[in-house]
Parts: sequence; structure tokens; C-alpha cells
Amino acid sequence: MRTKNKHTKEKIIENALRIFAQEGFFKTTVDDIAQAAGIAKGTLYLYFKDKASLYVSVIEEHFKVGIKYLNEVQKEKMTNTAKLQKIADNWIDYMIRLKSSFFMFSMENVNLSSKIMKAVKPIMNVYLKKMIDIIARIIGQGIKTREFRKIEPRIAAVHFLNTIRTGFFVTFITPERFVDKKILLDLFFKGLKQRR
Amino acid sequence: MRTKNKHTKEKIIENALRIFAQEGFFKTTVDDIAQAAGIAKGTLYLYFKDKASLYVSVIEEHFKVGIKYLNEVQKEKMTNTAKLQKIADNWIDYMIRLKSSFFMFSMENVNLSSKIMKAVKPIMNVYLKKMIDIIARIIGQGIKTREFRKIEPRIAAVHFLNTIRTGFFVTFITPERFVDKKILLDLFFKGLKQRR
Amino acid sequence: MRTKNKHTKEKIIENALRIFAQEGFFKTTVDDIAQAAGIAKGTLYLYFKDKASLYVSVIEEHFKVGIKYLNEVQKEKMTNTAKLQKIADNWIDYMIRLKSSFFMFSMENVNLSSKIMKAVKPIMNVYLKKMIDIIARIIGQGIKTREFRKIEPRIAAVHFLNTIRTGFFVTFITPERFVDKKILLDLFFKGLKQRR
Amino acid sequence: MRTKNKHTKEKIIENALRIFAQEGFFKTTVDDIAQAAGIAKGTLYLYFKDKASLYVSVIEEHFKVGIKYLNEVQKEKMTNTAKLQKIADNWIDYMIRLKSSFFMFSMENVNLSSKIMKAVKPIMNVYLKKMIDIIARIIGQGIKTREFRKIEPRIAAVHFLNTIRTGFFVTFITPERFVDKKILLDLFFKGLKQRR
DNA sequence: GATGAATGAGGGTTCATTCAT
DNA sequence: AATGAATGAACCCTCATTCAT
Repeated sequence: MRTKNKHTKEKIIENALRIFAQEGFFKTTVDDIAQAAGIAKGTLYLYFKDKASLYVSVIEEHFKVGIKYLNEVQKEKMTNTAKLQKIADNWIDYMIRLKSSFFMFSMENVNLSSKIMKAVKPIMNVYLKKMIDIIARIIGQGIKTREFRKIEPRIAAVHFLNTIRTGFFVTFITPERFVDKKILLDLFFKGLKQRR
Repeated sequence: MRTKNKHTKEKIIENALRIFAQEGFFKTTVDDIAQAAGIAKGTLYLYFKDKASLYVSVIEEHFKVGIKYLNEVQKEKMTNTAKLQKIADNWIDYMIRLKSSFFMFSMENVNLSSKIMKAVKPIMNVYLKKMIDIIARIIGQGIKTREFRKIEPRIAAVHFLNTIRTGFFVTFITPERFVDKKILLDLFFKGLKQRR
Repeated sequence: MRTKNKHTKEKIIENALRIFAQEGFFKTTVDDIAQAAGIAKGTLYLYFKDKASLYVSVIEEHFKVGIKYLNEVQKEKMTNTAKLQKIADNWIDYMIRLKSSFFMFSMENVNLSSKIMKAVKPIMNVYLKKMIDIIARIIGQGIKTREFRKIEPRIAAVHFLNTIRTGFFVTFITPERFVDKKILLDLFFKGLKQRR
Repeated sequence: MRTKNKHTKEKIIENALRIFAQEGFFKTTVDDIAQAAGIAKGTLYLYFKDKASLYVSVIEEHFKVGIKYLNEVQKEKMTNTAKLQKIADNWIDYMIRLKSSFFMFSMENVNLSSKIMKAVKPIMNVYLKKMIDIIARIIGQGIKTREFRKIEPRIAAVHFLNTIRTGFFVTFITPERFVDKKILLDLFFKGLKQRR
């Protein structure tokens, strides 16, 4: 198959996402990705300058998909509470399928070589902020409709993302246990305190 | 130099914690740690079988300190709300000092070679559960005293840890911004929802 | 684009000469040459078996041009001294334009893989000897006309080529300095010794 | 032999000189050098930052030895003519032994990656100028003693180096022929022209 | 003839681990 | 107990060469 396969780049990103997510940046070898994508090692370098660039591309791709999804949900006709519930549900399921809370909720993955760090951090920040913005907008709407109480929406948004992550996290470390996503969301929405 | 080498092991763990936390498992070299600890590379292997063992030891040590701290707070004379506030405050500050939410809140770091993964995961789980237990006990007490509403204490405990992580996370991605820990704790305690 | 592809081979050699001369055999990539020649990489292999063959072809072409030039000068009507002066002048200028004393004066470039070495050395030797012969003939003529003293003409010819090279060399390593070609030629012609 | 062998660095440089000289920078692999030096590939990197640094070190070492030799000859009690003769004799023999006119007389070797070029060129220039200075001093002395005619000594020095190179060059391209060094030096001293 | 995507062997470099001192 | 020079497997990346279109 010597003709430029239009899907080669997609195939690489697809497989790279999965492997990076499960193995991390360093444990993943370029060979691993190439083999998974069914191409030769050198071919990968026709599409990406180096391993770090591929990593950045994977992150970008991943974030774009996430943001697109968030935007779609945001536009739907439902209460803002329902929107957050839907997002949390789908996302936790997605992460469980991927076997990783890769990216979105883990800056730790970026505890990489400073070389990569420098490339990845600003990109991640931009996308992260976009995601937080969309969620903050949903929360802002909810404040207007009196679904939610008055609170800084961006902080609440970050807290929401972390709550989602927790949902995955609990499942991941204790696979035997069924994560009651509802209880977590309930906590997020109602808080721990006794109502007086 | 030969006098108090009984502390060699501690020196290694201390420095390894800092470096692993900031650089991650792979980026950290055995050389880095040995140099930081002021010993020769070979010496490190007198105390630890290999790099992975050191990593595991560091995690164990780290968790032990954390658990000891939690136990101390738990015994103090104050409301359970105050206890959680104190824990969150100190922990967020600690993570900011360490420049990492390493370990406790990031299984992602363990997205490492499966070799390490296999060694670390069960150990982490044991300690994590201990930590969750202590916090769950505080929350359980709070439920008895009617500070908190009736909710599965262990889930609430996980959510609490996650809230702490959020505090660090916000600082980390937006270093310019002062993290208002009060708002976060407020969210944790009261939830997002409007009280009716 | 399809019209005058009869010149493709020439275009390749032309550009290869320039790039090989400035970058050397290894630093030059087949891609560099193909791009400079405005053709696809694969096309190059329609005209040359491999990179080494191209290199050999370039050398041959280069030598042929040089020998043709020498032959022309040799036939001109002027003193043999003037002929050598003209050759030296033009050659140094040519090398400065090419930014390289490539080939002619540098067997070192041929300190390459033995694979290439084996192919290039005999070819170079043949051409080198032809060049030396022509110059030796000029010198021989000069001996007959008593312009030059009796000396083995071929050794003098090699010395002449190296003198030319020195002219370029000095310019190349000390670009700030104007090379006084006359002084060098004067040294070549009259020697260092005091005349008694 | 795990103890730091004081001679390891010397062994590396020694072998690297020989191989670089015969094969050139690119054809020479780090493995080649390591094997020739009887060490592991990684060991080489304990002593040199990278291949380019090793190359630079080899050049420096080589030049230092050459300059030391020149200084010794310069101090000897003999005519300046004899000094130049001695230098030329020994040098040509040395190059023939090394099978290369590497370095001293070949900037071409530096037609390398610009990365190396940038590192090597200024270093070479410094040493080259030192060598030229020493020879120019000998020639300057010779002018004072009326051995040599009045001529810019530095230009004459460059021409002298070039003459030496010619000596090697002739041997290299026509191995069958015994290089008559006397004829070459005679050309250098007396020039090509007929004395009138 | 021409193309350029794909290949994969080969080389530079890193670094966990060993072991003679 | 401590050292640190030496090792070599492993990994990233390059680039000459091929071949389906």
C-alpha cells in the first residue's frame, strides 16, 4: 500500500491516544504506536516531527472532541442540572472505556521532560480553559435560573471536572465496586452539610 | 561523612520524593536522586533493589506521613467541619510547596510500566483505603453530631480528597490566581444547588 | 513541466555538485538534491543507481569541465607563465563562488565509506592525472622556452594545484582578509630562497 | 576492570584520531571507536558529551601535539632552511603513517553539519593561526639571516604547509611512486622560475 | 517517465544496573 | 558500607531506497 493513505494520520493518532493514555508518555515507544497503527516506524515521522509533537497532537485532538461534545450538550434543551449530569455520566463511561482519565483531569501526565512540558502546558491550558468556560457557562445559566446558588462559576466548573475524575478514579482503583455515580453527583450538587 | 550514615536511607527517600513528585518516574534518573542525596549512585542500590522499589518505598513513606497527620487531626478537639477545613488547608499548602499533587490524588503517575504498576497499585490501594477510612470516620462523626447530612461516609471522603486536589489544581494551571480555599470548601460543604 | 525533461539529468548533477561541494557526501541528503533540482526523490533513481553513483557522476562531470577549460587555456597564445597565472586566477575565483575547493584539491572528501571510496578513487585518479598532465605539459613547454627551470613537470604540476588550493583555503578560513593571489603565485614561481 | 582507568580517555582519543582520519566524521560510528578502544559504547559518553565533542577534542589534541613539535624544532640549533626541511620530512612521514592529511591541511573535513562546523571552525582557526605563526617566525628569522628573501612571512608559512600537504597528496594518489621530498622542498625554496 | 508515501536498517544517545576496589 | 567507572540494552530518529499508482 504505497499510496498516501488518507487515514494514516488518523490511525496513528487513534492508536497513540489509546497507548499514551494507558502507558504514559515515556513507557510508550514509537514502535508500539507504529505497530498498533500497522505502519513502519519511519512512517510516523512523515506525519509528526517527533514523539513530543505526536503527543501534543493527540492531546489537541482529544480536547477538540471533548469541547465539541460539551458544546453540543450545552445547546440541548434540558435543565442545567441535567446537562451536568449527562456530561458526568458520559465522561466517566468514556474514561472507563479508555481505561484512563488521561489528559483532561491529569496535569500530572505533563510531569514530563521540561522539553515536552514547555510544548504541552500552554496548549493544554488553552483547551482546559475552553472546557472550563463551557461548563462555567452552564453553571452560570443555572445560577440565573436559580437552579444553582450564587458562586464563582469557574471555580465550580473546575470542581465539577474533578468530581467527574473522582468517579472514574474510584472505579479504577476498586474495580470490584460499582461506582454510584448518582451519589457523587448528589454530593457535588447538595454538599455534605446538613440543611438547616 | 561516615558518622551518621544511618540516615542515608532517609536522605534518599526524602530527595526521591521531591524529585519524583516534580519530574515523574521516568524523567527522574537514579543519578538525580543520588546527587541530591549526596551519595554515590551505587550506594542507592545498597538500600533499594531497583528504581521501582525506591518508588514504592517513597510512596509508602509519603502515605505513612499523611496517615499519621490525619490521625493527629482526628484526635484534636474541634468540630468535624473544622477538622476537614484544617486538613484541606494544610494539604493544599503542602502540595503547592511540593509543586505536585503527586501520589495521593494521582493514580496517573502509576500509568507506568506494568512492572511498576503491579508493585505499586496494591500498596497504594491499602494506604488509600486507610486514608479514606480516617476521613470517613471524621465524616461519620459529623453525621452523628448532625454537622453533616446522612450520606455514605466513604464516598464523601473520596469526594473530599478530590476537593483538595482541585484546590491544588486550580493553582497549578493558573499560577497567577490566588486559590480561594474557602470557596472550594464552601462548595464541598454546601454543594452547588440552591437551597430551597 | 513535462516538456523539457531531457534536462532532468543535467539539473540533478548541477544541483548535486553545488550541494555536495558545500555539505559533503554524508550531510547531503538525496532529498536535498531532489528538491533543489525540482524533482521527486524517486525520479532521481531513474537516472542514478544510488547516491554513490550520483556522486561519482558529479565528480566526472566536474572534472570533464575542468579538463576542457585547461585544454582551452593551453592552446591560447601567451607565455606559459601567463597561462598558469590565468588558470590560478580563474580557479580560485570559481572555488570561492562555489564556496568549496571540492574534489580537485581534496581527496579528503573521498575519505568516505570504503564502498564509495572504491568507486571514486580510480575515477578521480584518471581525471586527476589528466589534469596534471595538461598542467605538466604547460610547465614542460615553459622549461623548453626557458621560462621555467628544469624540474620534474608532474611534481611541479601537483604543487601548482596545491598552490591554487591554498589561495582558496586562505580566503575560506580568513574571509576578512583579501588574498593576495599575486604573492602566492610569486612564491610559487620564485620560491622562498634569497637569490644569489 | 571497573576502576577508572586513567588511560581510557587517551585510548579513546588515540583510536578516534586514527578512525576519524581514515574514515571521516560521518562514516565513523561511535561503535567503531568504542570497539577500537576496547570499551563499551556508553563509556565513551562518560568522557565526551557527544560525537561532535569527541571530534573537537581529537582535533585539539592533534593540533596541540603538532604545535608542541613545531616549537621544539624552532628552538633547535640549525639553519632556518634546515628547520623547514626537518618539519616537512617528519610531517609527511607522519601523515603517510596515519594514512590521512586529516585536519591540518583539510578544512574540507569540516564540511560537516553546520552544528559541528560551528564548534570546530573557530577552534581550528585558533590552532591553525598558532601553527602558521610559529612557521612564520622561522621564516622571519630566515629573512633576517638572509637565507630567505623578503616576503610576507605568514603567506609563506601557509604556502609551506601547503607544500607539505602536496607531499602527502602525491603519495596518496600514486602509492606506487616514492615521493621525492627533496624535489618538493626544492620547488618550495627555489620556485619554478628560471633564475636569470 | 514521474511521483512521493512507505519502509526499516542503522546510528547516536541515555540510563538503570553492576562490581572491583 | 560506599564508590563511581563501566556496561549494554533500549529507544528515538534519519534517510537511502523501493514500488504502487
